[in-house]
Amino acid sequence: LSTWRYRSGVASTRDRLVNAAAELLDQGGPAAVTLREVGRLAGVSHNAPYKHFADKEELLAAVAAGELAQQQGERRRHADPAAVLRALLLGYVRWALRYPQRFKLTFGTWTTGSDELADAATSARTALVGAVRAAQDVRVLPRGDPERVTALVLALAHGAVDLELSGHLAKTGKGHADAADLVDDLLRHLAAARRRGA
Amino acid sequence: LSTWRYRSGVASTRDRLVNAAAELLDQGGPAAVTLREVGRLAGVSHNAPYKHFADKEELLAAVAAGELAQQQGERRRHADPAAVLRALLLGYVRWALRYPQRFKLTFGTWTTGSDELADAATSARTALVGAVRAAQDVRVLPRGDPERVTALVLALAHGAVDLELSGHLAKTGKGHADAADLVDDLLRHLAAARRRGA
DNA sequence: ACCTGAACACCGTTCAAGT
DNA sequence: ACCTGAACACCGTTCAAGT
Repeated sequence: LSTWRYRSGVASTRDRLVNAAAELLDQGGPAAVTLREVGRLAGVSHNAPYKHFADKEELLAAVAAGELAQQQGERRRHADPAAVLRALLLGYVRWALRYPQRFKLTFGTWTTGSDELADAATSARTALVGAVRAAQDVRVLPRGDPERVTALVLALAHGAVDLELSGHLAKTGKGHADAADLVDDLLRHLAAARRRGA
Repeated sequence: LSTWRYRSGVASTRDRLVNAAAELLDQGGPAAVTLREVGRLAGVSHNAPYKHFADKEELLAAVAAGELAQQQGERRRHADPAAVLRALLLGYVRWALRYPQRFKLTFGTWTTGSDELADAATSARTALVGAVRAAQDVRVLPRGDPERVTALVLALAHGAVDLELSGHLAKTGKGHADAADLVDDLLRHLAAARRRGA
């Protein structure tokens, strides 16, 4: 499990390398993640990473996969399907705003065909599809293919966070809305549209 | 005007540097934009850029500002406000999918306090706000602060494009929807919700 | 005012060698 | 199996100097 690396007292070199990379990423962005500094933080030489990862990109992919896997455990128990969906989306928003660098890394473009990363991504969305389907059943979301409606709400949460992080969301006046506000706006509009079918 | 640099036969060194940077960005991503290669493409030495830009980031900011300025001229004349809004959003999607690297650069996080870039960004959104207001007037969009509704539709278009570019949009099955599909889905849902107020 | 060429400190990656 | 240290080719940036 990915979270193991935070709990155990003895961490493997590989885990220490991944943790060091994530810390450097948080502190100084992608430019701060140099293999030399990663090695220093992990207590090994600057090219020890090459014994665990093919190259720097594969190390970063391991960081991203860990983030996706952790995202998974955030599920809660609500009686109300609408509240479940809202909690999932707002959890996504909160995570992205709190760890912007990990968010940008995780949802960036990957040339690495890492299976670990792809699997983590699809299984992360599966939970969201389930919540969308349940919300459709109680008619707080419009009809239609659940995967497609999931893509809609995920795209909005993702875009809202990205715009807020890059400062492209109006911060002033009464038009002000942060990413969490926009998620609520969308859910409200979708609930209002629910009975009209297409 | 920013597009001048494409039309004139005699281009200043500054313009040639910006064009060279944009071309390298398209071809090989941010990593391919080295000042040495930029200089070579522009026919100057590898540190001539420092006479026109404070550093590499300011050169990239000039590329981004040029993209935003060009985005501006895409306005069309439609009788139908809904068609105007849709054309603006789909134009944004088309541009982003065609020039993914410029899109990522332009909407990335800027530490540079470049006024040129900030002004271009706000004036680009002003056109969108106008289209949203017109669509609200003919009741194809819900009521509410136009800037906030603009943020909603922009966030969706932005997020849908970003997810499609990073391969996080389901490509298979009947749940398949690309970024343009999601824009249409949102506009349809918002039109259906129009009469319910909040 | 604009440009050049050498130089500096840094980086990712490779390789021979060690245990 | 895992790690080290030297080395290579590259990068952004600075600086003294040229016109």
